[in-house]
Formats: sequence, structure tokens, C-alpha cells
Amino acid sequence: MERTSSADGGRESLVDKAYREIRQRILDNVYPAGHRALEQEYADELGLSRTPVREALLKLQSEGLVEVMPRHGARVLPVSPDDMRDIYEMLTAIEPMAAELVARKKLPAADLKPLIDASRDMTAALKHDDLDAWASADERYHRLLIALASNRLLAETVQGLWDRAHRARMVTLRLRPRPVNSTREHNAIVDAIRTGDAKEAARLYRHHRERGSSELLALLEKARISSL
Amino acid sequence: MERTSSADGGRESLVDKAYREIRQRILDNVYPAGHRALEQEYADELGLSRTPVREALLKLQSEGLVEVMPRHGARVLPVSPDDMRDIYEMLTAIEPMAAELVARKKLPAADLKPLIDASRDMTAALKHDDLDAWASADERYHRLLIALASNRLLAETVQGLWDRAHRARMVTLRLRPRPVNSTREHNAIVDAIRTGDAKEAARLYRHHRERGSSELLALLEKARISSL
DNA sequence: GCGCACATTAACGTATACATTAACGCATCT
DNA sequence: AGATGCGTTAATGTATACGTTAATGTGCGC
Repeated sequence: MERTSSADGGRESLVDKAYREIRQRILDNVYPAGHRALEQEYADELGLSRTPVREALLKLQSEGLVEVMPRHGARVLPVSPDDMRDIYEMLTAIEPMAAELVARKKLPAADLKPLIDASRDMTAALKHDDLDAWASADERYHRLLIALASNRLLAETVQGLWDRAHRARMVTLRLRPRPVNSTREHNAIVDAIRTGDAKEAARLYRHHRERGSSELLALLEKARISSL
Repeated sequence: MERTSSADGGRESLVDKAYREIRQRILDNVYPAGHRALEQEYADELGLSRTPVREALLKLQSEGLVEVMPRHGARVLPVSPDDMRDIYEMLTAIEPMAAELVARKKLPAADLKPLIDASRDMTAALKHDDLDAWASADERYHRLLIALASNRLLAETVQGLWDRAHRARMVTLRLRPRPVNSTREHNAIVDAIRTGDAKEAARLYRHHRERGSSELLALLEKARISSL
């Protein structure tokens, strides 16, 4: 048991380290779908003992990113189109509710500023054909909106769903036509929130999700992608 | 390490045993809200070592039933009215979506039979003033409906939410007027599903949840219940 | 009496040891 | 060849050992 070495005040347990590290590698496709390794192998790669690695893997399993298969190691879960459908059904249910809750709060304009900024960044990214920046701003927009709903449970659930879908989004990002509609829809949602029209905000968000969902699923099908 | 003793074929790990046992004690209020104990104390009570108990507690924490507070043991999380609001906001978003998905599937009547049976059982339980039986049939109705949506993610999420709200429901069950509307609403939902009217099924379910939610929250407030 | 430096303790986080048992290879049998 | 049984191996599940450190108590200066 060693200190993380140098000067740090950030108390991070080795479990946290293992969790953060493995999760990141999964999201970045360093450990691609289907990647399999034994507890000891992950431990060796991270320079830890099995104990914290095991706890991290269990947590990742509870979040749906890996599956621990006794005696066969822990496997990065592939995400099939069916899985994506399930995930988007959940997001289609939850995110509009978040928009609705935010709209009901009649927040001062200043609180909505970051949302508007994120939208602007998306537009700018599109202009420069920078899809990564676009995706990043898109993610920020949604995360900000979710946070404004003041429901930690909801925020955590949505974040977990986004994590699961992350790799698929990254792939389809470059297979699809430039996402010009998304930005406009985002702005419309902010407008509905600003005017406190909760039902409209929910309706627009739902429409946004349903369109995004069907486009994504159609792409996966067309590209004959059976799992990611 | 000992075999669970006598003859069993049921492969249950000690982690599973600890998880199942502690969860049940929380739901049954054997470990009431705020109950606190050290890892070693739970281990002693269950006759296990710290390792499986610790893993079980982490799982329960990820489900929102306990909080592990380093050096202060693991505490059964009280559920405040605010928490209940969060939980019901989630259920209000997700369950109507489930009803909608089921309705779209135009299932044969036989598949809806268990739902109708559960409704009938609720009515019967009310006649006999058996609130426990009513609650149990109610829970069965909702679980059946959720299962029919064929979305494992959704089913698991809802189940987790029900778990968190379980104790509060048990308490308010006896503080509130007899739930005569619920049964009628359940039947209406089944009717909408049967006729394949997805939007109507969602609308009715949402209304059902919103009414239940506001009744529950009002009760908690009136009874000055700050946590359960 | 009150507050702070320091010693003590005990709970946890992590590492390691160990028993169990599924998976695998190999020899045998059909 | 293919199936079956058996011994071996290795990955896990669990227990235990151990270092760290937050919490608590103690004594001293005021």
C-alpha cells in the first residue's frame, strides 16, 4: 500500500483509481467490446492487487459496462442494437421529464446561460466540421439540462445510460449526416424552458430523442452493426 | 468456508447470501432507517467474514439502500419526502413509457390475463380489508406490467425504485383512505393496453402515478414524517 | 474549567493466503 | 472418430493479515 506518490490532497482510493481507469479505457475503446481479462490481469496492468480491482469490476458490472464471468474473467459488454433500443427507450422516458421539471422551475435566464452556450458551441463545432467538439458540446448540453432538474437519482441514471451508449454514439457520429437538426431542436427546448412551458419542453425533448433514436438505430441496421 | 450445510443444489455465493439477507432486513424494517453497524458487525450477525459482507454492502449502496460511511459503518438510508419526490418523478417518467411499449405490442389477451388477475386480487383484498394483500397484489400488477415491456434495463430500474420506496409505502398504506381509485385506474390501463391505445395507456398510467405520488407526499407532510 | 499536542485505538482499505471447484487435457472405452 | 471419466490446473470466492489513519481519549499549559 503506497501513497499515490507525489503531492496530492485528492484522497482517491485504489478502488476509485481502478474504477476510473477501467471505465475510461472502456469508453475510449482501449478495452473494446468483448475485451476479456482475468481479475489478476487487470490488477497487473494497473499495478494493484486483486481486491480493489475486483470491487471496481463489480461496480462496472452494476452499471452495465462489463460482465464478470466467473472463471472466464470480466468482459467488456458489447452493446447490441437491441440494447441501444432499450437504452433509448429509457432516455426517451426520462430526459423529457427532466426538461419538464426544469421548465416548471422558471429559472432566471442566468441559470440557462450555460445551456445556451453549449448550443452555441455545437453550432460553432459544426461550422468547423469538428465532430468531436460537437459531440462534446452535445453531451455538455444534456448534462447541464439534467443537472438543472435537481433530481440526483435522475441525473445519475441518465449518466449511466449515456455511458452505455457512448461508444455507439462515437461510431455513428461519423456514419451519419451532419447533425444540423439537433442544434435547432436544442434551442427550441431552451426556449420552452425559458417561457416555462413545461409540457412543450417535454414534447420537444421527446421528439428530439425519438428522432435521434430512430436515426441511430437505422444507421446501426444499415451498417449491419450487430454490436459495439 | 463451509458448505451452507445440508443438501442444497442452489449455488448461492456468500455475497449473494449477505446481499439477500441484509436487503430483506432493510425492506422488512428489521434494520430500520438510520440503523448503523460496522462491516464486522454485519459479518458476525450473518456468520461470515468481512469480505462478502463488504461486497454486499457496496451493492446495496449502489442501489441506494445503504450508505457506507468509512469508520462509521454502513447506515440504512432514511428516505425523506424529498427523496420520495425524486423517486416518484422517476417512476412517473418510466412506468407510463412501459405501459406505452406494452400497448404497442398488441399482445394476445392471454398475456394480459395475469394483469387482470392482479387487479381482481386487489379488489378482493380491499373487500376483506386486507391491506397487506392489497399492497402485494398492487406490486404484482406493476411488476407484471413492467415485465411485459421487454426492456430489462427498464424493469431493473423500476424495481430498484420500488425497493427504495418500499418502507414509505408500507407506512402510508395505513395512514391513507382505502385505495379504491387505484384498482379502477389499473383496469382502465389494462383496457387501453388491450385496445392497443399506447398514448392513452401512457396518459392513464402517468395520471395514476401523479395522483399516487401527490397523495403519498401530502400524507408524509401531514404526518410530519421527515424520514422513513 | 478550556483548548490543544500527542498517544492510543480501532475500522477500514488493501494485500495476501487458502480452499474450492469449473474447465481442460488426456487416456480409455465404444 | 467420438464419447466418457478422471486427474490436473488455475481462477475465483472467501478468509485473514496488516498498514494507515481518522476518531477518541489524555495530559498539559493556560
